[in-house]
Amino acid sequence: MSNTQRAISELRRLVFSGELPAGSDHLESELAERLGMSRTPIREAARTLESQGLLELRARKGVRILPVSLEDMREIYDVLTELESLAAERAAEQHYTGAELGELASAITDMKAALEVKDLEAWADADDRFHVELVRLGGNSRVASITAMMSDQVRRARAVTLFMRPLPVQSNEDHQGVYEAIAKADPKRAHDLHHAHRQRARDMILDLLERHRLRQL
Amino acid sequence: MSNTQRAISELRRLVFSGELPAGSDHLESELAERLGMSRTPIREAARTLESQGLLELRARKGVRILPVSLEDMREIYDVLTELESLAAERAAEQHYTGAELGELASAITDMKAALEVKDLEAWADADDRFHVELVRLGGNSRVASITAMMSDQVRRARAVTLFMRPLPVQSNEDHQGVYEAIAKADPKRAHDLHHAHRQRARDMILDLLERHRLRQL
DNA sequence: GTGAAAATTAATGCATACGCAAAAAAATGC
DNA sequence: GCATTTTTTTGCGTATGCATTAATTTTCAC
Repeated sequence: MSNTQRAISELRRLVFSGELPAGSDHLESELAERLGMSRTPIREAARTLESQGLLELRARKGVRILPVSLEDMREIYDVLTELESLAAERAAEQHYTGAELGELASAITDMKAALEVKDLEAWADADDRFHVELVRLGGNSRVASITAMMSDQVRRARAVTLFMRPLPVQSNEDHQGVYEAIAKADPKRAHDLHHAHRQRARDMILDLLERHRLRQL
Repeated sequence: MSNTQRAISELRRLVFSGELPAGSDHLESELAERLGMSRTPIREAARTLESQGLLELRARKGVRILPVSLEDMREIYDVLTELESLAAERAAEQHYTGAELGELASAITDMKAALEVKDLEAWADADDRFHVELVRLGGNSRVASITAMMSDQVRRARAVTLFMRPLPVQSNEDHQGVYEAIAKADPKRAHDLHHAHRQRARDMILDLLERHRLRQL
């Protein structure tokens, strides 16, 4: 694995874990030393992550970890809503067999189990798996990579809202409905159910952040 | 302007003009010499363009200009359909004044004029302006940059299909309808009209390419 | 003491050099 | 003549150094 690759995944990890907090600036040379390599692979990695919307390269100021504003969240959830709903619709058009929907079903099972023991981290992980698998089943690689990018951008926010929100009971019912619509090969229903699901989640989270005056993450 | 910036716009131009044809490979050192700079800014530019889906960096093979397959076109038009329809919907929610919709109206006027004198290049330019302005009015910067990226990826294909397709009379009517729905602040109608418009264009182009056995561009 | 101008510092942008791994070419054995 | 091994070549990945330029500090005039 190349140093540039390592720099990409390492920097991602540092951003997601909060070791490089939103809004902070870091010199290329600092990061290079921190990751034990020269500036070159750091610069290449930074350019990649910049185009993925995680950070920004500013001349003489180093790389800035991009904060996510309320407005950003609105934009991102809107994109996620549309593209994932498209994926659900397309998935339902494929007439997948039960076996092919196994991963989706297992993600739902895990969410239910996590919810019963109130393990929110485990629930969030399974929720992630559900959404990743859904867009995979949708069969559009561009939808998959765009939604992955958008999810990355709000990953920090989720860590905050996860413990502020009510137990995601409604979410679980939504997922079940989307799954059944896909299994029954009902594209319109799959689309509309997922659309409503994402819209609800969006409104709930934006409302939550607004009420807690968290305008930046 | 930095050499990296120049490399980005120059490489884009070379790709769009066909001077670097789809599927061709080019050594970093060749491109560096061609653009009169060292490999470093070429590599940085290539990484940026890679994340925009225009080319691919392959070890020891240089950069490969990515061809666009029929399947790619399907994916791209699907994404464009959903995100632009969202933009139309959101634009209609803003209650824009006539003045604020001026650029959109002017794009439509230009398309009509171009159509009457059968100037397809001028029509395509105005059509571009319409779609760019539409997503701008939608107010979601991520939708704007994603649709711009997707449009870039099919730009080569459009040059081919433009002169194969029937005169875009239907398209012009569609645009008019979307414009009116936005002016009348009817989000659902704006969404549905634009969705149908894009879907029609998609089916027409895919059909055209398939009948002409153009499976790669 | 204040403001402008000059000097200094510092970090990027880029050119360049080199090692290494992979591909191509050549040599060798059968 | 073909396959296999060895040699050579080639091009990328990365480190390094320097020039450029923006930011900062210092100096100096008023």
